[in-house]
Amino acid sequence: MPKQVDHELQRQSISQAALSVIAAQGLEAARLRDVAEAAGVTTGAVTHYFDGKDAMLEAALDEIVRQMIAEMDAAWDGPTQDVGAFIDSAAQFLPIDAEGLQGWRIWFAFWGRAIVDERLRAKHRAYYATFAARTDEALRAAFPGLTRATARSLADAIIAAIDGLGVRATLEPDAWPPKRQRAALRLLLDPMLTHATRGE
Amino acid sequence: MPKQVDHELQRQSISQAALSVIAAQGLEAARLRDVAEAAGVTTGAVTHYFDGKDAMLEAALDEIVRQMIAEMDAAWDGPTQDVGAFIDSAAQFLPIDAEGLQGWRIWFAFWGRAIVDERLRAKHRAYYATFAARTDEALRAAFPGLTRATARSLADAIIAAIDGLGVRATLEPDAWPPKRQRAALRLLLDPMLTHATRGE
Amino acid sequence: MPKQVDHELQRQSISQAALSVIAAQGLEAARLRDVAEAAGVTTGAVTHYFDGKDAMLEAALDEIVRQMIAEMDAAWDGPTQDVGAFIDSAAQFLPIDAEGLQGWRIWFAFWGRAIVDERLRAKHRAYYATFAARTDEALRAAFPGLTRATARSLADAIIAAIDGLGVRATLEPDAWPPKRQRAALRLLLDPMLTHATRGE
Amino acid sequence: MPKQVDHELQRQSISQAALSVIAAQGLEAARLRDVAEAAGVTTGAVTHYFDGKDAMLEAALDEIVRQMIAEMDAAWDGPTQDVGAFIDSAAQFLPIDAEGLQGWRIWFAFWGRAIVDERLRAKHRAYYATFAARTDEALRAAFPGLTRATARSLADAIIAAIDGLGVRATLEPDAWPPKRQRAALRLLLDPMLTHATRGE
DNA sequence: TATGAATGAGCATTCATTCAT
DNA sequence: AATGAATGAATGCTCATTCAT
Repeated sequence: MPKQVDHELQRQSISQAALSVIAAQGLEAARLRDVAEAAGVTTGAVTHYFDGKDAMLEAALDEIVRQMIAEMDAAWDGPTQDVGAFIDSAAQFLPIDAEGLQGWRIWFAFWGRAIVDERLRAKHRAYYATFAARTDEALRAAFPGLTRATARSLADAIIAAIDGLGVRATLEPDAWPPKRQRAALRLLLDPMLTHATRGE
Repeated sequence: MPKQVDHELQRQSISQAALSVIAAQGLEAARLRDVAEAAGVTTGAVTHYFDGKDAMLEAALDEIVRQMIAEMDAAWDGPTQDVGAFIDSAAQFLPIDAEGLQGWRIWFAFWGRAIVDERLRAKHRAYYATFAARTDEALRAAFPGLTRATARSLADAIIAAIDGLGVRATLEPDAWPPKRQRAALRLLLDPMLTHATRGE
Repeated sequence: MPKQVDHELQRQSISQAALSVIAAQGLEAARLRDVAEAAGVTTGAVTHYFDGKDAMLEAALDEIVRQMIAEMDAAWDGPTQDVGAFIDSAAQFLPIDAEGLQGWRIWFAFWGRAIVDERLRAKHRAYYATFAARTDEALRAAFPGLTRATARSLADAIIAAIDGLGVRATLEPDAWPPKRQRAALRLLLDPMLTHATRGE
Repeated sequence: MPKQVDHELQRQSISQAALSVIAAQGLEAARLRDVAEAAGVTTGAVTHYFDGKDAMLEAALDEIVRQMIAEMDAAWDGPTQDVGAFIDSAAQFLPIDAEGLQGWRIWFAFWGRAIVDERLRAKHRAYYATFAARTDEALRAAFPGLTRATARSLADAIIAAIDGLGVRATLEPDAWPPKRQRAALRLLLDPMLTHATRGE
């Protein structure tokens, strides 16, 4: 009988290994061999589970997004009835700890490639749509008075604020400790959300 | 006497060619040959003016930043006595036209590499310091009542807002026409700046 | 299971191919492709077994020395109780046949590089130490009355005589047929050895 | 009027520069630019005076040989009526000082190339013929009783002894100080010359 | 006479991919 | 299912050579 192997588990294991390599060496320096070695398999095994390198990288991107969305769901789970609490929840998406920073580094690496890769760009579109939808839901849950249009615009703005600060904090991690990131996020979002929810 | 050649001009010409190639194909797909061809010279000439490919790419990054700072100086040059006008000026940094979008694509490509390249990271730090200083000056010129600390924090927040929206608009250019970008920027910055300058 | 390959055997096969190429074209004209072709593999296979070109060349040097030492052991194996027989044995190291000439040509090629390559120089030192030790042993076996110091000096002198004649015969193979080489070796070594062993 | 330049002087100056570069970096690492820089001119000037790189290297070889022959003439000039004095004169050709060592390093470098370069091999043949003739003359001047045939054979043997020790001392300069070189040369040549000149 | 900018063929090297086992 | 030996196309880089000035 052939060895019983859980295909999906192996794929996920290799994807995770790819993420480690990308975070450590960057996307273009990530060689198939490095990923295979990190996963404890050979290059042949990687090409066995993925249809080439690009497919493997896409799977790695899917994996990191899966993790990001899971974190997002957990973050929006808490009580966010007021503006301050809402912003505190949003701040969890910033690169405020080692794990978060690693996620951002990987996310970053894919941006550069998405510019010239239509498949990746499509994935990014889909992921941002998910992010926006989740944020929109959270907003309307926290501030029931918001109109659909306003909530949608606010969601985009919140995502932009997080991305913009994330960029800066990822490029200059030493100069942007969690405290500074949170303060900057509050400075941006507090007036906007306060103003938007004033009428309630 | 040999042919008289302006070294700096040739370097700039090749750097500019590199920028075109990077915008078109991405950073890692930019081959020395492509750049040479785009510049109308041979690969030998490129290595004659730059100490290898990495040095050439760095020069290209320097060039794009030089252009960005020049645009920035021009943008902040106009009258920005009120919040609305100030935001309109800031909106010029967004990828609202073809040229701007190309700049963002290039800027993007370097982010991914800066993560694992200390030299590039240092350059980014320096460039963000310049951006922040310029924005800070513009803020204090437009709103003299701002304290130094407030102006500095606001500058960081403004840069983050621009970066965050720029990321989104560069990844999804079709979904983010200039109008939507400007609206999102206003939504983020207007409450913040209005609140910060209220006391004046 | 992958194809079973004897690493060491493959390395030796490629090293041997490298030696052929070096003998035919010289050291600096020996391209990786030529070696690969001579070994019946591709350049990729060569870099698979050796860590670059220099490592391959070093392995080739090791291989030729291995062969030289094996020949040396065989040469000193015969009966060498008198000066004439001893010199006849030593003469076997001269480029007196096609195989020997090829070995000298290769040995030559590495001398020129050893001058500026510390690794190669170290290898040469080690090899000459081996040659000297082997010759020293053979001397004391043939002429038991020799003191250690005398035997060591004689060994150096014998090696120098062989090297000096080898140089000449390798550069001017047509003018130095085996007979002339042997005569010159005898002219040099016979008086020295006769004088050194006279007291016995 | 054009600048007056002594062609032959410039050629010699560049050849000398080439020798310095070869001694320092080896023959194959000697680039045209290095030689030009060492001579204080540009690459264009080098190709102006020599018909390409190989021609320049040949000129450098001619130059070193010219110097070697001049030294040889000076060495054989002294009184060499007895065997000891003759060997002392011969010892001057060994790499016993910095200048001599540099000459040997260069001489070495050309050996490796001469193997596969017919032009260089022809030059070597001619040079060795000159060396042999000079040594032959010196022998017959010092020991008038020698027959022509004997003197010629002894000259070859002497040259071989010098070459063999020169090889060793050039490859292992630290282990072969002048004293050791001279002792080895005496060990080889004294019995041979004493025996050959006994009948007088 | 001399410059040095520019060429472009040639090189080692890298690495995703293939496939016999 | 998994190995890893071998491939070979692609790339950056070197450097002798050319030539307009």
